[in-house]
Amino acid sequence: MVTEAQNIILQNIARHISLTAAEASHFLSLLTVQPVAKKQFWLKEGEICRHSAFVFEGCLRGYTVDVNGFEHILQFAPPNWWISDMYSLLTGNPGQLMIDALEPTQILLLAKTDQEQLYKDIPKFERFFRIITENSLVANRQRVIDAMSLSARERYEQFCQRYPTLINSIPQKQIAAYIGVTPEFLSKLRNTRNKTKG
Amino acid sequence: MVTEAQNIILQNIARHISLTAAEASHFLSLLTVQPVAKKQFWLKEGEICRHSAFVFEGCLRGYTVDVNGFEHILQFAPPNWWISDMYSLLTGNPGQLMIDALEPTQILLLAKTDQEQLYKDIPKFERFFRIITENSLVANRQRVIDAMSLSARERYEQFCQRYPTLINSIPQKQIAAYIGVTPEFLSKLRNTRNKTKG
DNA sequence: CTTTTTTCTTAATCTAGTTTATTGGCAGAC
DNA sequence: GTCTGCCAATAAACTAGATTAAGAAAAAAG
Repeated sequence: MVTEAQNIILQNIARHISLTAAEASHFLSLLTVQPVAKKQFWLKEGEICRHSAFVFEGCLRGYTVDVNGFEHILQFAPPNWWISDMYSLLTGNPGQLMIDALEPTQILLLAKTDQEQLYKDIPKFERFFRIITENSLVANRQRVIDAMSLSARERYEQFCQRYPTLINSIPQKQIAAYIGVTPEFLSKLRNTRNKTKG
Repeated sequence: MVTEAQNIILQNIARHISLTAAEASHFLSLLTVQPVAKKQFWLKEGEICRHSAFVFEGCLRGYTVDVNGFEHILQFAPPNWWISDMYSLLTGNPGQLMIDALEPTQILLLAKTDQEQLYKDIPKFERFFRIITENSLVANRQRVIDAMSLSARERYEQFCQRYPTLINSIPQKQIAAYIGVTPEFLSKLRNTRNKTKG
């Protein structure tokens, strides 16, 4: 029997590769479900990341904390998104990423060791993860460009266009920590939206 | 007969996968050499990127130009680096990246269509490009983190540590355009290096 | 419903980094 | 030679966004 969560991840994968019933079944057998309560951490700075996580309910956030204690959000992971500390996952070194839940969340875990074996057993997965990594890279490059060439107001407008569903479902301070301004300044931006003199 | 350029790219690939002689030979047959003169463009904003480029001599730079005409450098590509406008390459849409040569440069080109066929003929290449894309993603994420959490001086120091060979071989204005400050401010930074009063 | 905590807003002051302009050095072109 | 373009350095005026502080509003907890 296939659960709702399993259905969601199979559809996610079907966007790039097609699996036989046996392959799908084998893949599902490698996954474990894990709930993450609101504000609870899935990963902390200094820990070694040994899994890729697929969110099928709720929302996670990945962020770093700088020397002054300020949080900088790298990624939101609403349903259908993969998240991990890829640096730590690849190198086996302690990572600097904190990952916690903005709301009650459910994830599916794939261990790195199982993922590597999966590449050997079903090479199609090599393709799948290549493609989602490529997409992720494109998005990240765009973010570097935006950070360097757009003003705070423009970055906020970009965010609104790109993540329309998140705008009303997460606190503004989280958006501020994503676009790289203080919550105070974001508030000012929102209340002077293109204030043309008059 | 195998040229010097072909040797360099085969070694680059051997860092992640091993090829048989026949596979290596087939792969090499897909590549074409192209010289890029100093200041000459390999790719311009608005063009569609149809190749991945591997630099084996010289140095390329990939950058965007914002609405005010300022350049923002995303990537330097010294020998042994791959470069392309991945957004354009993946989607087939016109890209926003400009890629030109900082010095006389030689590259090997792999057409997108050949690359896709290569994935089918020799699945190991799926693995190779997955791995270098992963590494590239990790580096790009670190750059987002640095842009958000470090001061201009710290970003400059990071750059010095990370690209020690580039510091004395490229103009300072290029470094400024990479770390995201004006050349004037970079000059000020360099001449007040940790000026502890005294 | 009341209390506590978190989130949002407003406003005054402050600063890292920009803008604009001027200088001198140096390399290649004529 | 000297003319021209490019690069680095310096300085003063300027601005986007941070900091600080305080109160209002909303959400969560009890």
